[in-house]
This record gives sequence, structure tokens and C-alpha cells, in this order.
Amino acid sequence: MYICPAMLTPILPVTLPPDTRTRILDLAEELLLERGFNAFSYQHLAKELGVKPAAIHYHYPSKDDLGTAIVARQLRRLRKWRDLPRVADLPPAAQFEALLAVYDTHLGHERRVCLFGALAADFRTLPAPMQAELRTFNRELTEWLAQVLAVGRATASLRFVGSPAAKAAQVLTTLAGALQVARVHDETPFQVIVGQLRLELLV
Amino acid sequence: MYICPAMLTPILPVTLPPDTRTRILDLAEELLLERGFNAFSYQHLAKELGVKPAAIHYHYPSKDDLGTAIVARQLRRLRKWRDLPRVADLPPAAQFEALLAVYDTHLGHERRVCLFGALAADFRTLPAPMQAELRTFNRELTEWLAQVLAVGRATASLRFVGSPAAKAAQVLTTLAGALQVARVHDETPFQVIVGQLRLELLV
DNA sequence: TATTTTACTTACTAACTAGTAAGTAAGTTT
DNA sequence: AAACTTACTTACTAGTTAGTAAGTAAAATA
Repeated sequence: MYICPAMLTPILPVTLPPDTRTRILDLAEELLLERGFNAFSYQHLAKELGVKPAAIHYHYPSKDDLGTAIVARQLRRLRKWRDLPRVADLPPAAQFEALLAVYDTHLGHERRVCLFGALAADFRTLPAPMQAELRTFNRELTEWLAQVLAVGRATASLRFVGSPAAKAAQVLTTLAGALQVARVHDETPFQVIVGQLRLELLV
Repeated sequence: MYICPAMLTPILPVTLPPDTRTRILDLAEELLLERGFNAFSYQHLAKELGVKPAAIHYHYPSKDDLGTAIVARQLRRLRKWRDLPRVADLPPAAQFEALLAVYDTHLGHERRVCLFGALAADFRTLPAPMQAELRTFNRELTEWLAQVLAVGRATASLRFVGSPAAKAAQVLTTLAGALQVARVHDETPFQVIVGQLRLELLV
């Protein structure tokens, strides 16, 4: 492997221009979250990236592979985010706010829905590996929030009735849906729903 | 117009075998709610109905027309359901249960998502008239539930903090999302989430 | 009875779909 | 310098897409 000078001095993490493989994945993810999985093609990707469709097949032989790669990357990001000191070491109410901030970021990016909200409707048309990754993604996120809620209630910084697992499932479902409502109408209902969640959950 | 004998004696509402126009709409709605709008074609419909694709174009010239007809019919059904004496005359808590029963029916029909949940992700790829009908559908349903919640709280049969409008938006968003979660996993999370809603809302 | 309308079928088009095979130029390794 | 690998392009296939135009048989209407 060729070692470029930048690799020996990674003190300033120079953001290299992303390679084609990454640019494909980035754009495919963007289109997935903005238009749905069955609403973009290799031609769309190729045209926007200035390459030929076959170049995309070279990196991701089938659309199934591409879709699975998108979900797999989101799962890696979720785990990384969750384990980040600046997230993991926060008190529960702040962890909840950090979660809301993620959804707010989606809202800010052209009202993208979340991964789950983008794929749930078309779920049965998705390749099996993609379905499996999405299940894992949703399960891990729910388990994480359930733990946050449990600690939050135990330390009297969050308030709710019922089990932490049930409340976590309810809250995440609401957040996914809130981004969808924002897409259909505008940002207002999202803010209203998130305000309602805060009102009920924060002491 | 030809007046058939049945039209003169509509005492017993004989359920005629639905005509092709209706059968197309029924199947398209089914496929929309089970697979998404961009995941079925005129060929799929034609094959399953035993007609040629052109027969579908005869009744619904474009897929836009077909999609709009589906949403328009659901909107008519919503209004009819809402105004039914056996729904409109119920006390608020029972109206809320009637709403939950509708979502439960979706769950029982092959875990269909609701109209909103089926179309939100692909919203930007939908024809404008379809977008408009879906907005109206969601708005009217939210307004109806807000009214139910307001009366319910005033009569001490329902309990929640915040405005009825905010709570209505939150609850409907949660229900739409709950059907999506049921599709990705199984019926359990739907029951868990609905249980949580009941626990919080019913006195 | 003649005419028109309804509800289709047959036959077609042009565009798009995912995907493949073969070729190529530049970079990397031996 | 030779061989190999990477990252593509060109050229293609076979199937699917929405949509159209023309024809037709039966039913309804005048």
C-alpha cells in the first residue's frame, strides 16, 4: 500500500475528497431518505455523479448490495454515536435531547425522514439482508433509549408511566412519524409533536 | 340511464359483484398499502385481475389518476366513518377506542400500514393532486381527534397535558408509526405502543 | 332498427430498468 | 520491465414501465 504524507501526519484530519465508492453511497442514501428506495435508479445516481451506470455496478453489483450497504453504514453510525463519550456520558435528559437533535438535523436536511421511516412502507419489497439490518438498527436504537429512560426515571430526571421498553418504542415511533408528517405538511407539526414529547417526558 | 329492477327495490342492499373499475381500485389500494406506491405497476394489477393493462388505462388513464382515486376514496370513507351515528354519538373515550379499532383492522389485514404511512416516505414522487388529497386526509383526521380529545378532557374521561391539537398530532403520528413498526418486526410492538397510549390517555 | 356508448383487446412505442461482458488506461506490485 | 489490480467506459441484453391508437363485441339509447 502506498503511504501518502497525509497519512503520517493525521494531526489535522484533512478531509480528503470522498472517493467514488463513498460518493455513490452518500448520494444513494440521500435519495433514499428523500424519495424512497424504489424511486431512484442506477441511472439517476450515475448522471448526478458524472459516471456511467456500470461504474456503480462495479462498486455495488446490485441495487440490493447498495441498499444493504446504506443500512449497514447507518447501523455502524448509530453504534458509534451511542458510544461516543459526549453522548454516553451525558445524563439521561441530555441524552434524550441529543436524540431529538439528531431528528432535528434530519428535518434541517430538506426534511429527510429517518432510515426507518424511509424503508418501513416498502419493507416487503426490500432484499432480505436489508430487512435484517433494518430490524437490528431499530432494535438497538430502542434498547438504547429504553436504558436511557430507565435511568432517567430512576434518577427522577425523566417521568413516564409504563415500562421503559414500551415508552422507548412509543417515543421512537412518534419521532419517525413526526418526520413523515413534516414532509407531508411542513416543519410545524414536527415541532408541535416534539414539544408534546418534551412536555410529557421532562420533569 | 338504464334503470335496472334492483335499483327500484334497494330494500335489501344486494352486494353486487364489484365491477372492474372498483376491482382495480380495491387491488391498487391493497398493493399500495402492502408494498408502496412505486412498487406496483399496471401489469401487476392486470395480471391479477385477469384483464389487459390497457383496460386499466381505460378506467384510470394514468397511474397518477389511479393513485389520486385511491386517496380520494379513503378521504370519502374517513368523512363517512367520522359522521356515522355509531361513531359520532359515542362518548370520547369510546371514539378513541373506535379509532384504535381501525388501526387494529389494518394490522389484521396482512399488517397493512395506514394510507399516510404508506405514502409519506415517497411523498415527493407523488403527483400533486395526490399530495393535496393526502394533506386534507391527515388534516381532517387530526382535527377530528383534537375535538374528541378536547371533549374527553373536559368531561374527565381522557387525560393529557398540552393542547388537544398537539396531542392529536402526536397520537396519530404514533399510530401510523406503530403499523410501520409492526411490519418491520411483528404485531408485538404495535400492541405495546397502543397499550402505552391507552395507559397514558384513559383515566 | 339504427346509432351510439361502454368496456374492453390487440398491437404497438419509447423510455427506462437492473445487470453483464469486454475492453482500457492508469496505478501498484513483483 | 512485466504482471497484476483498480476503476472505470463502451456496448449490449432482456425485461419492465407507462401510455397510445385502433379495432371490436355487446349493451344501451334514439
